[in-house]
Amino acid sequence: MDTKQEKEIVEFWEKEKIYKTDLSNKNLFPIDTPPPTVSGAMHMGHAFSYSQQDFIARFHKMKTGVFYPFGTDDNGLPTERLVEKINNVKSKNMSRKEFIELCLKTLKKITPAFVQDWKNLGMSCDFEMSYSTIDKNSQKISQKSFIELYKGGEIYEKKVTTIWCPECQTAIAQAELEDKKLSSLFSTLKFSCDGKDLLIATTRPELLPACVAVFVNPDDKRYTKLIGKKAKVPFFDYEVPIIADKSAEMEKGTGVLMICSYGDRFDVDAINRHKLKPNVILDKNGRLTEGKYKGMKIKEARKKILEDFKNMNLISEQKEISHVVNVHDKCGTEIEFIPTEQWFIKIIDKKKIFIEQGKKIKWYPEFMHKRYDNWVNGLEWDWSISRDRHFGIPIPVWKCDKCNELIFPSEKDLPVDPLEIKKKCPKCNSLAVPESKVLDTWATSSLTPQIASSLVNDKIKLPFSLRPNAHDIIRTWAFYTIVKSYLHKKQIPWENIMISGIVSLGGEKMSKSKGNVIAPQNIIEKYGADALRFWAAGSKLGEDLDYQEKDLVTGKKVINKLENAAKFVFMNLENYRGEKPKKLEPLDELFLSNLNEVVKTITESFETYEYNKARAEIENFFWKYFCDNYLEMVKKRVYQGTGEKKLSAQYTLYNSLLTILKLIAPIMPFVTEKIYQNYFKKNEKVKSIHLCEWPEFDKKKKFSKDFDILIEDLTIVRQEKSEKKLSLNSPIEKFTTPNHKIILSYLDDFKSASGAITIDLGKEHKVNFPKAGTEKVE
RNA sequence: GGACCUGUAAGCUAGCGGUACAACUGACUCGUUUACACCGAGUAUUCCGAGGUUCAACUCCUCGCAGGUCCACCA
Repeated sequence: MDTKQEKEIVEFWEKEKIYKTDLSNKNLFPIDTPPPTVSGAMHMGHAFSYSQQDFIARFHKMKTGVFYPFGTDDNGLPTERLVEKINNVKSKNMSRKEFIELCLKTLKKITPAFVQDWKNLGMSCDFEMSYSTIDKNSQKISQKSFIELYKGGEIYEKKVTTIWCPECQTAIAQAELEDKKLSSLFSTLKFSCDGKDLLIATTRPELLPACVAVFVNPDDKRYTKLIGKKAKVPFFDYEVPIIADKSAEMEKGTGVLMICSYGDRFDVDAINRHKLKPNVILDKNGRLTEGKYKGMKIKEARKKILEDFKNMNLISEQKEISHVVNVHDKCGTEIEFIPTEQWFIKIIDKKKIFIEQGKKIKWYPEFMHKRYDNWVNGLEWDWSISRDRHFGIPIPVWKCDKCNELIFPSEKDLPVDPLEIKKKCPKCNSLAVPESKVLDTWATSSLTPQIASSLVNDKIKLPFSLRPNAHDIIRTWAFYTIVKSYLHKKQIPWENIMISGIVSLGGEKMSKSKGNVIAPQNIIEKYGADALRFWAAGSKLGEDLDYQEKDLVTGKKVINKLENAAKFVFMNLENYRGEKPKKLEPLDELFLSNLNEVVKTITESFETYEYNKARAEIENFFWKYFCDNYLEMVKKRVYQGTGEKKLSAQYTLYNSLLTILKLIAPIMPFVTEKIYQNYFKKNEKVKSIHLCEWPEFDKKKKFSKDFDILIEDLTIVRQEKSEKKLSLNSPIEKFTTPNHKIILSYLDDFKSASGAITIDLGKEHKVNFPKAGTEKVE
């Protein structure tokens, strides 16, 4: 099995439409596949988590059938940047419509190569059933969602002070924030009160002209006398009130806190709480709008003002501190707080409901549910869904300046770009102003179940059976999807959610920014996708896995063993055409009953998302039971045997190998397909192993532990031989065992594998070699 | 600071209230059979620490130590 063969199999699947959705099947298991962002290529984390979801998908495909589409997320900043780069354009210089058209065109060109990685990994999605979050259909669904929610009173527009990214020049959501450790200058400035110095420490001196108040802790004896008085802002020369507020921590800085509009989120709260009048001095580009430093960018102004203060001796102390600031996760820029008009979806009033909705979903693993609860409980703001970006799905609304009327397009006209269409106000007939903002990308990707079901004319309804979700986007993708599903349909979007862990390298998360990434494409090239998938099945769902290249060897060995076992089996099945003997030999019966138990265990494991258990179980059964012991015991019977006894072995070999292949097919789709095509297809009618039905557990079959006893005794024989440094096929004169009675039931096969001539009953195991037996036997 | 997760052989991971047959990789010692040296057999080493519950704890509880993830902290 090599990479070339894997690629041929991918082509075979595609050509034969093995993964085509069968809509006539009423029991489909619908999966809300995560759409990866088209930028760069598939990384190890993808390979890991998509493999894991594919194990489950393939299992359900064989069991009942799946609805398993594939999408790409092309609606955010990464796509915008990529398209700009590829076409060497600036979106700002184009109309939004033009740019989106260019995106669609570019994506059409680059998406196939991008998606190929997922195909090469062996994903069993129906790739003909695919969407992009920026395509016309997604735009339509997203805009429709906006209109519906607005009309239902769940969306409002408001001028509020929100998180603003001066680099991307857009409002962003709480969920898009990231922490970044920075070192800053912590300067103690000389304010004054009653002619005396009042020292205040800050890292943001450029906001001094926006200072609206000074807080001291009411319990802080140093400053109680000052409460109610005015503090004079140095250099800018104006006065602000000194207010008692518990939020001022006595130990921090000088214990005096300056409140600016707006230095951080805390300032926003403080100003609202004390009904202070803000004086905003930052514009949307992050430049100062007033005074001596007008037009300067924040950092530039900060530097300049500190220089000036130094010269005027207004700084009493200065030190470097290391502190953590919020940055925009897309660009790493420190965020600001600026009052702007934005659209919001009401979520704060429904926190309890969302917790309830979360409880209705089964979380795998269970503890991930707590992360969801944690996030919902910690929410402080409504979901800001508008972005002041050029690229994205337009907010479908026009506003009449005169009568404040909002005008929405009718559903049949969707998708629309308001900037491209002139609308008149139905009340006053004056020209309405088109909304220029676009929707947050999550406002669209939170609709993936609806987008997916639209691909089949809504024949697949919510809730879906499964959402595979990365752990770090529980707070965004999972949460927002639950929100939208509730707001639109008052229901949960899916019954189950499975959450994968992360891939680490030497204990650290593999990530581009840390530079410790390993390309899965190279691993597939070297070891094959099956080996990579086998590796990904090696840890529990939700657990992190430390990557080591040598672990790929394990999977590679299993692939090899499977191929060799198949080769051996079919070497002895030359004239076998699937016939069943009248009566099975006891050993064959016994082995099949053991296999039946394995079918049960593995089925249950996949049903509960414990693919790792399934992997361990099937690997162990195949290797230890089938290869090392069953094959060893029946070898001579198929080589030299005749008639019914031989036929019984052939029947058992054929059927147990086929069952084993099916059980391992969800994890290793390539090698199982190859073996199936090479050996089984001519007898079985089904054209791919992945279209075969999942093996059924037969309740009537009696399970017996005898096989374990046979293994136990064989092991003792082997141990003895090993200790005596004899070859494993050397004969034994007499084997004494307490399991005498059981062995007798399978006598010939046991003798064949052990080399024993007679079997005796005895309290303890004993192996008697022929007289010359201490020597090596010719 | 809060929430959650993790701590098992040299390494990566399972597992379970009743001796870890621990599995796999690696090491070492043997063997090699009409599928397989990407093979077979064997050997060695072990449940982070301290308490508690229990007849019995690697497993449950508490505390501690260490690592991780997400959130908060941003004067």
